[in-house]
This record gives sequence, structure tokens and C-alpha cells, in this order.
Amino acid sequence: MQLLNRNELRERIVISGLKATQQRIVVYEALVQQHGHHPTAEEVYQLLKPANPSISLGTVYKTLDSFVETNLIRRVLSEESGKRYDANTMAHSHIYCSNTKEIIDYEDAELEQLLTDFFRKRNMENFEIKSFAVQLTGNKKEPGKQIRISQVPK
Amino acid sequence: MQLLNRNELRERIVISGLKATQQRIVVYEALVQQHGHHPTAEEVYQLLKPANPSISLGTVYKTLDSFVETNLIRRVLSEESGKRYDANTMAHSHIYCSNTKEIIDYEDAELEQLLTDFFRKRNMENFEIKSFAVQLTGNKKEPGKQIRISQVPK
DNA sequence: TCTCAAATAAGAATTTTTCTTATCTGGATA
DNA sequence: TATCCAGATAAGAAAAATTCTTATTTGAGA
Ligand SMILES: [Mn+2]
Ligand SMILES: [Mn+2]
Ligand SMILES: [Zn+2]
Ligand SMILES: [Zn+2]
Repeated sequence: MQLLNRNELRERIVISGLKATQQRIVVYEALVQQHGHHPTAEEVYQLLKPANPSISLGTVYKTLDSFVETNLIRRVLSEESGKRYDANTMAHSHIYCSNTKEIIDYEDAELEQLLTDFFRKRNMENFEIKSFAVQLTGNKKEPGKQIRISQVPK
Repeated sequence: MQLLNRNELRERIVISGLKATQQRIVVYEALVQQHGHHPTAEEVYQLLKPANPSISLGTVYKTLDSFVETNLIRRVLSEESGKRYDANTMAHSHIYCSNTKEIIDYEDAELEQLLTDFFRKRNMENFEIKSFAVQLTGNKKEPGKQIRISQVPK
């Protein structure tokens, strides 16, 4: 997902079903570069403005929503106000830090597998499950440092 | 959680650490009555207004946030704009219906247990986990009807 | 009953999101 | 390569959501 060049970005946008315009390319590029940060439309706009002084905030909002629609990106759940976006469409979970209000990616293949198996065994009446996600809420002990979650060595 | 009288509501508010004012009681009461609906501040306000014509929207916003602060209620994660609130502070998950935009309670003791066990075995560096929740996203097949998730009979 | 820290109402202000419309452009076609 | 046009964009207005300010009121303890 990292280090995509303009042509790769362009291709992904087209494959998703949208015209690859200059604005869409730079919006998508910004979101990919913000990997793991889950920015708002406003934040994406601020990132883009220096190199793209003529892009408009409305376009950023509209573009991100189009991307969600075509499943090129996804919206991330949030307790705070403001929609947040994620270029990572792979199944992964999120950690929400009550201290810093950060939303941090948490990829755990074992966890995904555990839940996939669990829901496979559930009978869903009147509901077609598209996806699931786990949200961990808690606090970073040291706000500056990274979180690391690993298997307990047995 | 259902059918609390005013004194029970008052007591819960006080226990959580807040003064039990008239406004706080009716806001909390409305949220308890909306069990499973996850209303916004605006929605709570509209519910209250007929019987409490002098309550102000700002008070509802502020009151709900105070309740979240003291853990009397919690904010529910959402992909849409607008903060949503839940009087149910027990561990439970939510189903998000892309069709109807509803957020529906999903209580599954087995699922909670599975995840509790899972996270107990995880080593968390620089993170103190407070809670976790699962979010199922998908579509109701028949919008009018209820969703029912049960164990597959073996 | 008196007192006052805390809470509220009212409305302004700010922030977030959507909408409207005139203009522009990517890419298909000739 | 020049022409065309459906769909995309910029700009700004509008609407919706949230927070803030301040004068007034109130819950609950003394
Ligand atoms: Mn990521
Ligand atoms: Mn509930
Ligand atoms: Zn993510
Ligand atoms: Zn709930």
C-alpha cells in the first residue's frame, strides 16, 4: 500500500470505477501517504493545499465520499465529530486512544481469523454481513511512543 | 436497564459523580427509554421538548458529554456524521445497517467471552485496554423486520 | 432559610458537511 | 490532433452539528 506512483494510483481509481482526474489522484495519494493516520476531509485538504493551491475543500469532501462509494477507501468509525477516512481497505482493526484521540491501525491476522470462524458459525436472520471490525479503546501510557501488541510468549 | 423510576435515575446520576438536576434526569431518562436506538443529542432534544419546553439544546449536548465523562453512558462509534449515545454501558457490540443507517445492539455473550480470552493472551506494550467492541456492517434484507443472530444448531 | 458553586437558557460563534451553479476537463471519437 | 460532452471541479452559499459566552437560576449543604 505504500509508495505507489501516480500511474498506480491512477489505475486503482479507474479500476474502482471512477475517472482519474488530477484532484482524485492527489486526494488518493495524500490518503495513502497518511497510512495509519485516518485523516478528516479537512486534514486531507490542508495537506494538499500547498502543492495544489486551487483544489477546493468541497472537492475533497466529494472525492472522499466517491472513493468510499466505490470501495477504493473506507470511512473509519469514530466517537469524535468529523468523518475519518482510511486508504487501507484490508480487514484490520483500530485502536482508539482516549488520551490522544488517535485512531491507530491494529492488524492481527489471528484475531481476524478467530472472528471469521466465529461468524461463519453464526446464523444471521435478515442480515447479510459485509464486514466486521474490532475497536479497542484505552490509553497510551506514553503518548509519544508507539503501541505494540504481540502474542504472549508461551 | 428498562423502567427505571425517577429516583433510580437520580441515584445513578449521583453515583456517577454528578448533581442530579431536573435536566440531567430527563435527559438520562430519555436515553434509557431509547434503549437500542442510539440517538443523537438533537434527537434526544426533540424527544424531551414536548414535556420540557424550556430545556435548551446546548444543555442536552453538555449533559450527554458529562454523562460520557462519568461513564454513566457511552458514545457510540459511527461512520456517519453526528455523535450518538447509548445508555447501555454493558459490554455489547453493534450492527450497522448500510441500508437503513441504523445502529442496532448486538449482545452475544459467547463473542464477548471469546474476545476477552483472546485479549487476555495478548501482550500490550504502551497501551492499557479499557474496552473492546465489535462492529458488524452489512444490510438488513427486509428493512422493516428485526435482525436475529443465533448459534447454528449443530 | 441562606448561600454559592455549579448548572442552565439563550443565543452567538465556530466547525463540519452538503448543496448550487457556472465553468472546466479527461478521455472518447472523428 | 481537434472536437465534443458527460461528468468533475471551484467557489461560495447554505445547512447541520457542535461549542462557547454570559447572565440567570438552582440543587443541596450549612
Ligand atoms: Mn493502515
Ligand atoms: Mn441497548
Ligand atoms: Zn485503518
Ligand atoms: Zn448499544
